[in-house]
Amino acid sequence: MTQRLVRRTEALHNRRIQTSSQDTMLKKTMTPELLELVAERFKALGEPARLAILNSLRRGEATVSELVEDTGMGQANVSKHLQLLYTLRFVARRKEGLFVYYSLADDSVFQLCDVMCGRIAQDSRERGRIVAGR
Amino acid sequence: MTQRLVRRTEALHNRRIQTSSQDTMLKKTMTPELLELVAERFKALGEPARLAILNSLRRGEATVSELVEDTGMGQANVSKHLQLLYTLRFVARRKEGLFVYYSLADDSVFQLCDVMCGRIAQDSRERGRIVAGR
DNA sequence: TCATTATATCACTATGCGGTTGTATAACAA
DNA sequence: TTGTTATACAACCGCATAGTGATATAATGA
Repeated sequence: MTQRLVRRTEALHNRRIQTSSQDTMLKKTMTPELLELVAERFKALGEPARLAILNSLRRGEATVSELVEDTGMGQANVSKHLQLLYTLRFVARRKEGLFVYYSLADDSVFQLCDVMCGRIAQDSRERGRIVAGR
Repeated sequence: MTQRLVRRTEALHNRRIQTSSQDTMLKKTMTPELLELVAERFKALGEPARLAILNSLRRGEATVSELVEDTGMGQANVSKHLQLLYTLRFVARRKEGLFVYYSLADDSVFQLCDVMCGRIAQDSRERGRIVAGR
């Protein structure tokens, strides 16, 4: 087990770059409970249907019906997804008469998607390089 | 449908804060295909077992056996998770004799976890406030 | 050659969950 | 009151996948 730390130190002295961010991370403790909470939230975003709803909400707040129309999904389905997104505070809601207006709770979702999109772009670039042979 | 944009404009003139980040986001197009790619990656992180592996790799590169020991999971299970993480380029690997050394491909995972942890902290703060009655 | 060790893969089970249908609830209108 | 509409919820089905045990592959040493 200490073997790993030895290898890591060696790596630091070699060419492989270890970012300073990773070093700060090294200090943080990730308990199994926290991992569970984090995973729960990633899982919520790991579903195209829910990303589609969040994406639709970028245009502003919307009723369930509007989201049903936007996404082409069934009403019960959209409603269920919204419950989960609301429970995890990805969206906020207000009721007005018969309608319930949903909106994005904050923009952290897009910080997350930005990072992911960056990864995807980077991947395709690297794979393109491989295909190109250099 | 234009109703939503009207409501959004009204919201901008009211108290609800719309971040500038969200406005820039408004321009980006999220095709269903891209949503699928993003969701696939979020889904990969939406599993405590895989987060545990990534978390373990923060201490430096490790062999499969070491990760099995670290996480307490079965060998076949760890190996399978590593395949997925490697396919999506969350981890890198190099082979040396009988051993395969896995390491973090980059630190974007922790950017992502940071945002999520921030959300969790914020949530518990807000819920605490509610419990505290103010 | 054969044995051993580390990793990957296959086959299987069980569980979780996305989607759908039908229904309940709530708010409003007549 | 009754009817209508928007949303939430319950029950169900089917599929994806996490985990496990057995086996295959590959590298090393005797």
